This record gives sequence, C-alpha cells and structure tokens, in this order.
Amino acid sequence: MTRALRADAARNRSLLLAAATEEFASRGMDASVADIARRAGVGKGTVFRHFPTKDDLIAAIVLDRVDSLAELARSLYQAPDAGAALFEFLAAAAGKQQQLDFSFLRDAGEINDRLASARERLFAAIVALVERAQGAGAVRTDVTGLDVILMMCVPSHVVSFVPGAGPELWRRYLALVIDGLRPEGAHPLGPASPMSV
Amino acid sequence: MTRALRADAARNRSLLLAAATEEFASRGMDASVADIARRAGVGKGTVFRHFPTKDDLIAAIVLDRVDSLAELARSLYQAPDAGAALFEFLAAAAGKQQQLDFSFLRDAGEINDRLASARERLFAAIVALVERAQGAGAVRTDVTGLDVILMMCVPSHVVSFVPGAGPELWRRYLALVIDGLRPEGAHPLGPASPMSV
Amino acid sequence: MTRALRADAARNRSLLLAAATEEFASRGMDASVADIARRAGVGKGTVFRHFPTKDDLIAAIVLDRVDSLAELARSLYQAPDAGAALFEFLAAAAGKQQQLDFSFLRDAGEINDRLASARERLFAAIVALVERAQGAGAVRTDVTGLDVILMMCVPSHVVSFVPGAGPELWRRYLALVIDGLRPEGAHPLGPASPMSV
Amino acid sequence: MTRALRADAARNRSLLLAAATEEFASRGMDASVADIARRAGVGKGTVFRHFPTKDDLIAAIVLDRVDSLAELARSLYQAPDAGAALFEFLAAAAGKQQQLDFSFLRDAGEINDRLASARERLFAAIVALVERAQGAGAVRTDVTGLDVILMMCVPSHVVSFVPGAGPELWRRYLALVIDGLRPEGAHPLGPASPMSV
DNA sequence: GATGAATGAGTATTCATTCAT
DNA sequence: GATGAATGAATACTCATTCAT
Repeated sequence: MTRALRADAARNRSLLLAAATEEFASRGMDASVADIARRAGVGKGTVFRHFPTKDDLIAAIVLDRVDSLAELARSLYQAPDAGAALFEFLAAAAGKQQQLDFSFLRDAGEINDRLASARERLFAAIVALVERAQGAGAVRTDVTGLDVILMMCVPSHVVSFVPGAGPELWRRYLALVIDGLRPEGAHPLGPASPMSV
Repeated sequence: MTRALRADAARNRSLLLAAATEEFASRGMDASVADIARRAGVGKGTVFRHFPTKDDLIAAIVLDRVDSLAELARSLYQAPDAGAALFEFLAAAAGKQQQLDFSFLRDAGEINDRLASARERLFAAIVALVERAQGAGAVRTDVTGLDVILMMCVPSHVVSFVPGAGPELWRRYLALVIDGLRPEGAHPLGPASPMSV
Repeated sequence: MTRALRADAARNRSLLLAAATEEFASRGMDASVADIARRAGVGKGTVFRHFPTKDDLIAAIVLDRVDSLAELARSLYQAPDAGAALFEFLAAAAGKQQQLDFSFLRDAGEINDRLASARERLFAAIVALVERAQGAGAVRTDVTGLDVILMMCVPSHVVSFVPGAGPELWRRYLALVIDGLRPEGAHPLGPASPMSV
Repeated sequence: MTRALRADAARNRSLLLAAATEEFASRGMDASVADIARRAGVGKGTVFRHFPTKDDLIAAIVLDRVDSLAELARSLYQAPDAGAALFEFLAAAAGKQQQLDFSFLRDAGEINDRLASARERLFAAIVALVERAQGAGAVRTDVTGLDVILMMCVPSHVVSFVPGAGPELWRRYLALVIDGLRPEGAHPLGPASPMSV
C-alpha cells in the first residue's frame, strides 16, 4: 500500500510528526505549519510533501495515537485483573495525552475516513475493557464505556492549566477520576449517558 | 476612576459583551472581531473603542464571570450544609462554563492585572468553601482547594466533546467528579497538589 | 442595491480597477494581487475589501467593458448606414481590447451570474448589428453573429505579438478582418458556425 | 556539437516533448512540470536533465514546430500554384496550432538563440511564399509577409474561445482570414505593417 | 462617539528547481 | 543516468488593529 520510504524521507516524516506534536501541544491546534517545519529543521515544502494538508498532518498524529491505544486496549483485555487492566489503560492514555489533547477525536469523522474507523475500533476496545471491569465489580455499573472515554481526557486537560506542572502530575487527577468511577460512594448521575461522540 | 459611561455607550458595552460571549461559545476562541461587532449590531471600530484589544474583550468577559462566581462562593459560605454548599457552587460554575470554557484563567495573569486579582479573590473564596466542606466530612481531606478548582472545569470540557449534547448533560459529569471528591472509597492520589495555577 | 461608496472608497475602487486593468494587460491574467495593490498605491487588504476574490476583480473589469460595449452596440443600431455601424462597433471593441484581451468572456459564466447575463445582452446586441449589416449587403450572409463576435478579438490579439506596436496598429488588422467579412470575394467557409460560446 | 544521446535518453526526450505538448495544450501554458513528468512516465528530475528550465522545454517544443513548418514552407515554394501553396501552408500552420498556441514566438528571442534563428528562417520562408502568391495575383499586394505571419495564428486563437469546438472548426476561421487576404474587395489598411516581430 | 475603510503581518498551499540516493 | 525528496520564493486570502470621515 504505502511504498517503503527512503531512509531520509522516513527520518523527516518522524521528525515532522514529533515536531508537530510538540508544537500543537504547546501552541494549540493552530500552530503554524511554518513553525512546525522550522522546529523539525526542514523546509516548509517538505511538510506538504509528506502531508498534503495541515489536516492530514493532524490526522496522521492522531491516527498513530489512536492505533497504539487500541492495540494496548486489546492486549490488556487478556490481563487477569479486569479493574487493574482498565486503570492501567487509562493511565497510558492520560500519559500520552500530556503531549497532545484528545480534542481532535471530536471531529475525527470529518477529517478522515481512516481515522474515523480507527476511532471506532479504539472505542469498541475500551468499551470491552470497561464492561469487563464492571463485571469484576471494579467500576460502578451506572457509567457507560462512553463516559469512561470522555473522562479519559480529563487528566491532561486539567494539567494543562498548571503552569510548571511536574511530569507526573496527571496521575493525581487520574486517581481522582478513577475514584469517581468506583462503586464505593457512588451517587446517582442524573442525565443519561450520550449515545455517541 | 472609571468614568461614568454615557447611556448609549454603556448599552453598547453590554451588547458587545453578550455578543462576544455567544460568538466565542459557538465559534470557539478565534471568532472574529468583525463577527462579534456584527452580532452586536455595532461597527468594528466600536469594539476597539470599548476594548483596546481582542484580549481585553476576552478579559472583560472572564472578569464578569469570575466576579459573579466569587460573589456566589462568598454567599454560599454562609449556607448551613457545607458539603451541599460546595457542590452547589460547582454546579453553578459548570453551568456557566457551558457557554465559555475556563481556559483563559490559565494565563489570566499575563492578560490583565484586574483580572488576576479577581481570580485571586475567587480562588480564596473557593478554598474556603472546600475547607469548610472537608471539616464537615463531605470532601476527602487529601484534596486541596486548588484540586477542586481544577476539577471544576471538567464537566464543560467533557461535554464539549459530545456533538448533540443536551443542555443538562454536564450534570452527569459533575456528579462523577463530585463522587471522586468524596471521602468514601478514596484511594491515594500520588503526586502532591500543585502550589498554584 | 449597492450602497453609495464613501468618496475615498470610490476613489480606491477606481484606482484598483485601473491598476488591475493595466497589470493584467501587461503581465497577463496571472498578475499578482500584490502587484495590483502596489500599482494602485493601496494595501493588499484593500483589494480584498473591494473584491472578495481575484476572480471578482476580474469579473468587475470585464463587466464594465461588456456593459459599455453593449451600450454602444445598442446605440449604433440606430445609425443610418448599417454596414458602417457594425464596422464602427468593431473598431470600438478592438480599441478597448488593446488594453485587455477578451479572453475572460471565455469562462465568464463560471465566474459570475451577473457577468454571464451582461454577456448575453452584449451578444444579442452584436447579433442584431450583424444581421442588419447583412440585410444592407455590407456583410456576407454565410457568417453568423457569433463568427463576428469571435473575429472581434482578433486585432488586439494579433497586435499583442508586435513588440513596439504603435497605438493604432490594430486598425490594420481590423481592416483585414473586415475585408474577410465582406461579400466581395467570399469563398465557402467549410465547417458550420458554432452554436454558442 | 550535440552529443548523440543514448537510446533510452533519446526515447525519454521524445516522451517528454510529446507529454509536454499534450499537457500544455489541455492545461494551458502553466501546466506543471510534475504533471508533464507523470504523463511522460518519468521522474521529475529527468525533465530537468533534458531541459534545464521549463522555458527550455517550451522552447524545444516550439523549435520542433518552427523547424517543421519552415521545412514545409520551403517545400511548398516549389508547388505549381503559388496561391494554393500559401493557403495550404496556412492550413498546416493553423492545424498544428490547434494543439499549441503560437504565443511563445512572441518572446522567442529572449528565450533561446537557436529558436530565434529558427524563427528567422521560418519567417523568411513564409515571406517568400507570400511574395510568390502576390506575384500570382492570389494575395492582395498591400499586405506584407509579416502580416500574413501574424494572421496565421488567428484560427487557433479564435477556436480556443469555443467550448465544444469540433476538430475542424479552425478551417472556418482560416477561410475567413484568407478571404481577407485576397485582392477582391480589398479596402485600404490604414497603419503601415510593422517592421518586425 | 461611531463607523467602516485601509493596512499589512500572517497562513496554508503550490511549484520550479536543486541535489542526495 | 534516473529518481523523487527537499527547498523556499511566491500567491491568494484573513484578520486584528488603526484612522479618516
């Protein structure tokens, strides 16, 4: 499908993905392509050779992340402790998100078919993890998989408000989120969970 | 200090704040000044007469909100049930944020001195509410006022990911956040709370 | 419909139309908007305030020209000598085109509804002139109005090939074109005239 | 002088000239080098190995055409009927031009010495044809060879304005041009013919 | 005071051309 | 020799901000 890249081209592609990830993380989603190119140490044109559109660049970053999270979710489905498996997954997700907010998932469908279906697969894998954790009594039964997916992006978002945040601060807020998902001390949630994102 | 505004000028100022709030809410933070002016029914120049900078306009909106939340926090400090008081405050905050994310607080200091000190007052009032709620056993004692402040913006953020979200959906995620703040079923939080935002 | 322009704005609009006409004439249709702005002595943004799109600028120029030619064609329809009337019209058209080739008429329809219908009116007026000239025996009867319209752009095109062409050189080639349209010495034309442009 | 090309190189050169001709014909003079390379089935770099510049590629195409027209003009000089010979030549020129407008001749001199002198030879041959046709009474004597050369590009230009033009439509306008060149019904031409193009 | 015209720095994107593989 | 990756100048267009009316 995708031709094997020449060594230098492959290298530039990685540099670009890395640079873009950092730039989006620090400047927000409207970081300029020019800045990304500069950070990657390549010419502006090179960005467009690899990603015909800024949106394609974004999609590529998200796709990477979504695919690797889905991979992880699927492998954790085999873990013996269902509750621990889910929480480990959430930790992995939160850690990754430190670098890049999950916001693009919002309109992933509009951007890219491939991305949209990768998202579906990720969501399905997470839902499975959640349901298994509920079966094991580790997660309250009045939350849905979608609720968990939505709360998954909380730690990185919260931490983004803290100027000199330490690299592990997200763990604190993930812990808080998880405690909210536990059966102990659960109170009624009010409105029903949304059907989809 | 602040000159009394002529009646029409005062009216324009309110129209602008309202228009800007709506526009930011629906188009995001990079809504254009021209659109805001059009929605307010005034010329573009008028926007800049009232707010020398787009950032100043934003700051004015946030200031309004911060001040009214601080007011509320102070009045709830008198309420008999300390836990209910805090939770009611969080509900009010989440409801307001539905229209405009709290993100500007992030760099409030850089934007505007007046805003920065309003923020300090708001934070102090929230910290007081939290400590009283902890004293009443309604909130776990290993969270700080700042933790609560940070979690306060979660519901509106989460809801922003849901396309056709109902107007009350934020209550669901506020409930989840609050359940995480309760003493029941609390697990250790890991990293220490940050000292400031 | 179109608000009355402020004096300075009206001035800029004319400056822009003039500058664009010259620039397009000398650099061809892909003269840059920046150059046009510079030639008009205004900022780049001003071009876009007056003409939202480069194509709109082009359309405005052509519309002016088309409308004034149509006007002329209609008034010449009253002239006593039908042949002379047509030839005078062709001279006027060729003279104007010296500054700007007629090429945009080619895809005028794609550009602009208003322009498309102005073109229709122009063509109708020319066809009327041609038919009257044929009735008077001044033009061979095997050519159509459309043929004449097509040949109308020949003088300016031909002259564009001559580097230091004098300002009246187009008259020489118009004379040649007109001699081809006369009944004397007419030979069969081969393929039928197209139905439309 | 010109090294003999390796067989494959020669082949690529032809492929490129053919591809470029087609691409220019259908996309206009700003067809992209990349598209030309793709159509020829070679890499972009190969284009530049053969033609250091896009302009050189254009010049090469024109040179081919100019040389073959000159060849034709010279051979037609032997034909018994001088008028028919000239008209046949014009038909050949118009037919070729259907694929590629003659416009580059305009600045041929600036582009390329070799092209400039090929053009001189072509013009000389045409002038000879014209003068012979005038001697035979087939062409009016107040036109110069240069006039005829200039009118030669009319048919393809005119036809370019007709959207769904049939492949022979140019013949109609060539007939019109030729009728203008005949002695019958000739009227005075006004300005003198230019000395050069 | 209000208006909207003018401005120009900034943005994504294209494309001829160069050069490492 | 051939390839296609890299480059950066150029282009149309946007928008916060200034200023003449």
